[in-house]
Amino acid sequence: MAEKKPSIHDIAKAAGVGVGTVSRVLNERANVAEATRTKVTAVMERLGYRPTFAARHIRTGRSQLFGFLTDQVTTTPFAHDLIKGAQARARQADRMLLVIDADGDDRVRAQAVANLIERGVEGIVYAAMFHHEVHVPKALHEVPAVLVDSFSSARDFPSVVPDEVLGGRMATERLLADGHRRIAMVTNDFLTTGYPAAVGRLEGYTQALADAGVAFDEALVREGSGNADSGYRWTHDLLDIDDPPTAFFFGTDRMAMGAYFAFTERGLHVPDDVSVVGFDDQHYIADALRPALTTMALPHAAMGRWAIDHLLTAPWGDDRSPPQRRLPCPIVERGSVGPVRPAQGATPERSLTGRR
Amino acid sequence: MAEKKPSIHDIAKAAGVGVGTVSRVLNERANVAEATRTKVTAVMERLGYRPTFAARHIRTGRSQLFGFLTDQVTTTPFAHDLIKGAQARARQADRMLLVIDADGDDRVRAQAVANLIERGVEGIVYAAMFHHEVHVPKALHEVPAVLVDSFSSARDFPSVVPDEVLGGRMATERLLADGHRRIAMVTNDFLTTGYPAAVGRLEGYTQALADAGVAFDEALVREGSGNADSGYRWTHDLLDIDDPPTAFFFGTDRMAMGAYFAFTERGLHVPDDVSVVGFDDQHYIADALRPALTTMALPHAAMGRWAIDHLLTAPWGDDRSPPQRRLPCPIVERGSVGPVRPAQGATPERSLTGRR
DNA sequence: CTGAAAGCGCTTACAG
DNA sequence: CTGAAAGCGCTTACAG
Repeated sequence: MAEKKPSIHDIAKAAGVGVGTVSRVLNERANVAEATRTKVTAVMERLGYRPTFAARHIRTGRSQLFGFLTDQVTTTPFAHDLIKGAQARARQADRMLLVIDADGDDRVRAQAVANLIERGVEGIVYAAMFHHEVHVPKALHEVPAVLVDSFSSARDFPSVVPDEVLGGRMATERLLADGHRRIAMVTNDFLTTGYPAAVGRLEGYTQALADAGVAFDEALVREGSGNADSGYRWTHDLLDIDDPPTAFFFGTDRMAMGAYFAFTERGLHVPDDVSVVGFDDQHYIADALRPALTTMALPHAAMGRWAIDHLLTAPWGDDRSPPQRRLPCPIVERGSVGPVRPAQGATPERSLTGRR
Repeated sequence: MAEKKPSIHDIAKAAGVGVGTVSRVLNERANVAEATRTKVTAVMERLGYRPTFAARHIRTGRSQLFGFLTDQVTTTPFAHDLIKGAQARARQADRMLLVIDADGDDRVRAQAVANLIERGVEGIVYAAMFHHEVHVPKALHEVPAVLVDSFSSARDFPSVVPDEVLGGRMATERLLADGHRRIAMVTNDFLTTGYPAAVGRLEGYTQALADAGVAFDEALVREGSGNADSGYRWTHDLLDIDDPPTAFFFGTDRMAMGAYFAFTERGLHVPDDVSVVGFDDQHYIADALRPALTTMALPHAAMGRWAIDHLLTAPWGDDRSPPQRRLPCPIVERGSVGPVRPAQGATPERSLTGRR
């Protein structure tokens, strides 16, 4: 640890120039003689000079800092992808991220926003951990802000969310493409929650069916709760109906995981006997399943990137209708979807015996 | 967005006092008359005053900022717990975290450290995403730094890691406590990697057995790769040996998950027929399994907290042996461990029939 | 208890 | 192309 960080003055003195000149080479301005630049650069190197951003900030009024605020109670495996995406984009623009985890009540969140503003952030990304409507602290209006994986009822903030409907549609189309017509859908949450992920994915499923000319059959639809247990139970239930599904679309990978256990119990093999598409791309689950699960990826990194990207264009003036952006959920092909079999249902002769 | 942020001068003028006085009330110094304090506070409130940290930083030399550097190639579900723990502790001390994700080569990491220093951070936590030895950028020596979930070969940085040996021991003891004597262990990685998580957990297993007076039987030990497939295969393999295990200790939850599939195929029920303890507490997996998995939690939040806590005590002077701290991995009891059964092996009459 | 002044490390017109 | 000076928003002795 150096005795004392050299300042621009130390460099100026050592190089025999004025501080303004040092500042100019620091900022790579054109109007500096090549010889001077070389000399100053050499001195900076020799003295181990590093600029102090705080001074720059105070002088120019620009902190080159963005705030990243997370409001969540539970840990999700997605949080870090969001931060990674945002951080990567920020770095490209020489910005850095002040990250603050404000789980807790409104007071905590308001305080967090205030802290961020005191730190001089030039924008705040307010990130939810699942797609839902949020009530943001008032102070968020004092600085450019964008909502991620969330939106405000007044739509008074730019917002970026996954395109749930498109995701549901693509998942279903993937199954249709392989000839499936009896496709079950288990929503990732109760529809009464109104959550876009639950309502939207089902809507996409319905649209895809309609486009393909396949009649919607409510006997194939179940309201799940998102967890593995729910997937397990509904799978057994759906397998017991007349003309059972040959394919399943689950609103979460966790439910698909529960389904795999049900299939295993019944000796049904994926994808030979039954095809499955999940949602979320929780790769620790999707990759761990046998066969690995084909699923729809949530665009976390992309949302993080978009948020910073949009912040970079601030200030936006008094635009009364901030963009409400939906990003597609790309399909991640693994091994759980195959062509529909002419003969349907369980195949007893292959089940329960021996190992895979 | 306000026209222009009021400064300490605006407050001083509006309150009819000097800027020094405003500064004093801002910093809650004792030597301010109550009346003055009230007056100034009122004006600050009225004008919506917010201090500018950058100015404070430049004047006092203290940024109240820590850097949080992550080096990782792959996403892990743990990253965010680390950040959360660190951030929570930082907030208690009125510090904030500059988070930067420096996956990539050494140059990227060195640049990241330099950027953090330019921002004036008073310390850096360098966090790996799994327990291993790291080679840190030289510049890290310029500022107080602590290594998380990692260590340097020279042990020249404070370091905090999970106590793998103790974790392995506790997991095994949990199984011993329920009467199990034939306990299989599948390591979470190949021992040739030398990774503490692989070597240490096995060591803990060995110790626990020795303490309990149970002879170590190498027929019960397998080198796994950590993923579900590995757990699935070794489970079938171990179940086929003479005098098969009644309990399994897996070095990862993912392997335990693979094992559950093997058990299901064989009609073995957890924990009635076989007991299981995992490692990592990946709760999206551990909670999703039926029954939910008893496992050892990695102390991510605690490591993050410890790191900031230690940074708060810097500078440390020229201490030649920085602390190398090991934190315990608490057991998370769910439902996968039960008493050993007198009669061992599969119970055909209960297997493969009906649903759970 | 309080005001005026200096100064932290920069950047930015302003002259030359 | 370059130097001297002012000033960003604070804090901190120094006088009183």
